[in-house]
Amino acid sequence: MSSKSEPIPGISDLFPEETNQWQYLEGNARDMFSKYSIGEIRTPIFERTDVFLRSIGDETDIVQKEMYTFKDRGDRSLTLRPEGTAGVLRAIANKGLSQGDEHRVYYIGPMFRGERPAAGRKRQFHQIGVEYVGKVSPEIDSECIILLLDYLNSIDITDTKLLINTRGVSGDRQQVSAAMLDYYKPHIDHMCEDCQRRYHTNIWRILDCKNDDCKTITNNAPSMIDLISDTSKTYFDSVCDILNHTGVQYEIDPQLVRGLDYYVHTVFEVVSNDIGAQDSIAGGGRYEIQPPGQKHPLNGVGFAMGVERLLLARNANNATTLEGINVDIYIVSLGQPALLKNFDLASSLRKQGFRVLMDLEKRGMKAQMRTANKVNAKITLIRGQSELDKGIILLKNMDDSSQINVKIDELKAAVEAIINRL
RNA sequence: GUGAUUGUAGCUCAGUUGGUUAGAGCGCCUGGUUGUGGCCCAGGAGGUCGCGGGUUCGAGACCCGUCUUUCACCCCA
Repeated sequence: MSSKSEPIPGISDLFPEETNQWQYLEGNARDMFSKYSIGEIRTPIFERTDVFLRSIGDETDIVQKEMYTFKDRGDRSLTLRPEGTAGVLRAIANKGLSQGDEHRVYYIGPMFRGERPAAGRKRQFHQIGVEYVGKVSPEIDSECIILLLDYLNSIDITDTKLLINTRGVSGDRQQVSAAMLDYYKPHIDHMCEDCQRRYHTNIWRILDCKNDDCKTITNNAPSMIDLISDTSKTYFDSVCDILNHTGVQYEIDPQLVRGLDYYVHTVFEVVSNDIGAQDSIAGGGRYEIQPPGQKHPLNGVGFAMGVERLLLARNANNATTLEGINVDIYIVSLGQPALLKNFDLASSLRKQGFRVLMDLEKRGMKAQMRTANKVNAKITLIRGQSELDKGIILLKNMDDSSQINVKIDELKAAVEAIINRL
């Protein structure tokens, strides 16, 4: 409820009903990635601030207004990671990657951005991401996209659209920017405040402005594909060819530029209509990042998916519901001697692989039975003094209410007979 | 950061033009005769009405502030 025990805004606690679903998404991701021979990397939650400044770009919104930055006791500026790629690349550069070699890794974990929370947007949110680092080719970009779709498919997220575009190589930047500045110059006074600012700070971002007037102007802007160099164009064409060949449905969105400066060549995004205003559930592209202290930039391609948004999309798609934590056997104890014996019984049943819950409160029979029913136990085992005396145990099938006496050494077979039938 | 919106029992919510001991449903606990669940019945526990000020004889209701929720903008996953 509303009080001091609430977490600060935009972050939330997850209880078993939810972690259950998270584990399903994460487990599927691990399985899928292993099929592509991609292993997990775990990098720190926080890094020196310049790790992010350098790679994400200091004109980006993330760097300008969304990072959680603080000083440590050594007066170093540190930042809670706002995304995964910069840290992963820093780690790979630090470990060393010999020329012509490639690292393929995935990561799963929390990211932090100081934004106002809304549907599908948290201040601590979680991403599952993949990076192919070290080599450059349209084939690699394509496999990366195929992997992403393969995964989404495996978790029943199918009602989505893949958008792709290219930003050309970094060498194209100058001429593209020049052409755009040229084009917008006569219009800029009629555009929104944000675009007027972007005109000077980051002209590319004008392309995905949502303002209607700006959109109209942008619609007639020279297309990225016409501005980039021939080699960039050929590269992008190859990506499209491979996607066509493999039957991947996509849409080229000339306005898709994405908000991080490190992207080059292919950029892509998977969007969904039914998760609120934040429609992007995954995004990524090819990048060129030079971590602090490195002489040369590293090339890679990758994507990140927002776990919270995947969940929204899954629920909107009426994906298969998941089983919660179930109880196979509930043990009812009547009297202290029986309770003591039942501790042993519970542990031996657990060793046999059953999910066992027992009453530890010495309550009345009725109360214990009510709990057995509430937790949806398949079987209830009842043992009190008279069962102890006779060396038996009562086994009740909660499904049909039938009840039998069994000897301890026949218990396993009797329990299995019921559980296997259900 | 801007705009709107929310805050009453564990949960979902009522609470009339400000007026006595703040309610319901669900959930929880205990019973409904010896040691047996679900349905039903009875009883019970549980609330500084987000927090702080103010107006008033009197405030859960009105005013101000603050925090929080949700949503949109911005931007991104």
